[in-house]
Amino acid sequence: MPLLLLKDLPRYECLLEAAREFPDLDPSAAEAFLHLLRASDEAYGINARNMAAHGISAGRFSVLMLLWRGDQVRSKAPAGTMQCDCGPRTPASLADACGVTRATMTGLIDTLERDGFVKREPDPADRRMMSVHLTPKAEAFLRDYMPGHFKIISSIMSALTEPERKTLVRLLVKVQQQAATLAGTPQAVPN
Amino acid sequence: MPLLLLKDLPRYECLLEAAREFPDLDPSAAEAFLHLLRASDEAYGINARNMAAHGISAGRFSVLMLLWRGDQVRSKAPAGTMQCDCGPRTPASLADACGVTRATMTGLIDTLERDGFVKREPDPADRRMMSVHLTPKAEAFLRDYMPGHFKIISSIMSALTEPERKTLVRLLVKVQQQAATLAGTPQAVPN
DNA sequence: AGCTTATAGTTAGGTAGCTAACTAGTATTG
DNA sequence: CAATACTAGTTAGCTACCTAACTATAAGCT
Repeated sequence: MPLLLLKDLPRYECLLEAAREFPDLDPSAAEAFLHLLRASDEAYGINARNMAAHGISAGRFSVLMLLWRGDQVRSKAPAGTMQCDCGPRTPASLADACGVTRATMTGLIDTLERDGFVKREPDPADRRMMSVHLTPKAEAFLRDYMPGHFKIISSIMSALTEPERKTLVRLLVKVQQQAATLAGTPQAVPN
Repeated sequence: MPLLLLKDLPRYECLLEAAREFPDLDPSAAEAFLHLLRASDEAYGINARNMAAHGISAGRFSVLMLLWRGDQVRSKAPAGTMQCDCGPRTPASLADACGVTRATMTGLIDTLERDGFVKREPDPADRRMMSVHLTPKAEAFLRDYMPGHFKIISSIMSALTEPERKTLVRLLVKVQQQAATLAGTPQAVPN
């Protein structure tokens, strides 16, 4: 939960007033921006508290999901068709998929390994590399955890009807793409 | 920038497929949720990088804004009408307004004071209390920083038309209120 | 008054991010 | 084939958040 946010957002009239002093302030843009961050923060917080109650964090959850997805793809693939890459396994590729640095991933894997969720194994081919694997404990945890996780997300989004969700996604994609462009990292079009 | 997010969001078909395994997974809810966090994260990131380039963080910015707003209210108030509270001044009230703990606020004020943006002064009436004040350096900084800040926000939100912004805000308010209800802290209706 | 309770601020110790720098191993190349 | 450059992972040190515990002060209650 990254609180850059004031607990009470400024009211729209205050934005209008402030815009008199700062011509660069676009009240409707600022309003939308603040509400975006506020809503996201609130939704994120619900989830983060649930994760914390189960002893994991967002970063740890991401790693577990990536490894799990890879395992599932692997177990479903027909025998003999395994030369595809089945999701990230090394710290560097996990870091890349999670959007964190390798250093951060080292820390995440450290605590995940300490808590018995993953195991590091050296790569026989390249002695610089490690391979990270889920333990049975982690698989059991995920199988137990995910239903509640999905219930929470559904419950947050129950505020919106199906068409409202589509509209929201459409608007959010626009904002995200514009932001990605500004960040100088034009992402592939999502969905 | 709180990266709980995978860099590539799962495509909608993957959500549909996963929903077969997990009946609690509502694909459109998950899609909206992920896009909300992703868009917010991207927008937040633009801003955070700009702040970092100016040597401040989101938390520090919040504190500066709160103190500044208080100062402005104070300087505009007609003489003799100053018994109102003019915004938070003590670490505890700043912490409350920012939505962080007092301990966190101590840390923020520590570094702000170290960098010459604020000064702590003991309260003469209650010797437990401190009063935090902006320095002229901070005021100069804010006057210089804010126009660029507003420009960035406008530029992110330039992806949306005026009516789209209103729609986005309306949907986000619904989500935020629902989340706040789930968090057990039903907030006052914003705006 | 004197004990208890509450409050303001800080401190200590934890997690999760970051950057920068280091080690060890692999690749490239003159 | 030796010097160089790159890569994988880790380490160290930073910020910002958290909770829990501590100190000092103030307030409330017999």
